Amino acid sequence: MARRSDHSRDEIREMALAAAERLINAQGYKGLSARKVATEIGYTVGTLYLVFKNQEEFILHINSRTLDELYQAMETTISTQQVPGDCIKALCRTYYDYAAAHSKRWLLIFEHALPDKDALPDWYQQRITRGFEMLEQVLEPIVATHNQQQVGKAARVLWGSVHGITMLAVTRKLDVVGVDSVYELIDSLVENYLAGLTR
Amino acid sequence: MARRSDHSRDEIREMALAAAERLINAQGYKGLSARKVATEIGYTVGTLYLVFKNQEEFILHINSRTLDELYQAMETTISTQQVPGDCIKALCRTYYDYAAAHSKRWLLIFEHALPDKDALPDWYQQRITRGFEMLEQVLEPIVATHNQQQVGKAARVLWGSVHGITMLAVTRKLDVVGVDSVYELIDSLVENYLAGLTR
DNA sequence: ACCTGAACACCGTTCAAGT
DNA sequence: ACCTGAACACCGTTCAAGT
Repeated sequence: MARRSDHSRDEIREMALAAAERLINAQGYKGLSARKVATEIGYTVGTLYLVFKNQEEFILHINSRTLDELYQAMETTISTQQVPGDCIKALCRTYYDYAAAHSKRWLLIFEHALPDKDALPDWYQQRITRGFEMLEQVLEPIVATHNQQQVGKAARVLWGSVHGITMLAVTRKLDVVGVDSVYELIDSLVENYLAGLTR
Repeated sequence: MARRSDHSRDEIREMALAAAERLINAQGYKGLSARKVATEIGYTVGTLYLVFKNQEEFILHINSRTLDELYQAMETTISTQQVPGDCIKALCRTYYDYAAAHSKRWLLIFEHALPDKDALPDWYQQRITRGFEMLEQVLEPIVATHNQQQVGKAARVLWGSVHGITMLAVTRKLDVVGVDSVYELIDSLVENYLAGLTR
């Protein structure tokens, strides 16, 4: 063995990420291990460390792809909405829908708080910022003020809130049953928060 | 060795939990391992499996103690508040304050979604319910309706929302800096949501 | 140059054997 | 009866050695 060049560096990365996603979908993040991924793609563990720095960087790339999918789902929602007033509600439901449909991978994004001092890499941070910007754009015509500070604040409150309701719902800590109940909570949040904001 | 009886079963449990909390506070949940805990308390790994079923049950007990501490902090906040209108806001800030002050242990509560079918044990579920009940009691005099369904819904929305904002703030995903900024977000949520609810 | 294979230092969990 | 010590089946990570 050794020296195969069956695949380019990028192909190996892609294969590894795809295999990891299958493993996580099937068994949650505990089902993920470098050795399992290596076996799945027909290489040795060592090879993974040739294309990824370590497990943390590997997971960061998995999460990045999940964020891209989520972002796309939300873009689709925005583009198919006509009434701007309904747009935020639809967007928040999409967030929950995506999280519920891909719970294992969605949870992985939040399951590993990074070591204290390590800042997130820029390319990753940008994927978070991008989400805020989308929400701000949708909020702008709705909130009374055009003050960017106020819009930014409203976006953070809304995203954080929907995120929290979604998180507790997905991990079954809300004591509610069924999708409709979660929709009710999200709708209640959006309606009343915006009503208060534009009062 | 073998057969020491230096400590009762309960004493060993207590020592193990205390040691685990120290390890988590110091190095996060990755710093926690059965072997480290055993070494810290002067016993062998095997002994831990005499007093806890497995790691999952062990962590459940750690989390249970964290929830108790959080609950106590919130009780204290309630009992020192006079104006009922300010109570909810103070309560929500206490939630964030506790999470920020004991972030490693607080995060552990949410870091491990349990295996799909495993329901949480009753004694643990009750610690969650207890939190809802506290919030409902404080909400009751404020929201317009006394309809228990509506109060329960408002409690879930508020808890989920504050939880989400807190989570994103603690894991530094909110793009804000300083405690005051987080307070602003929480206050904005509570004020506007309640304003909408009582409109 | 590319990849392997084996090593190192760790894990969770079990259980025969010692006192 | 209580606890140990060693085993088993896994980990993440590294790196000399093979082709």
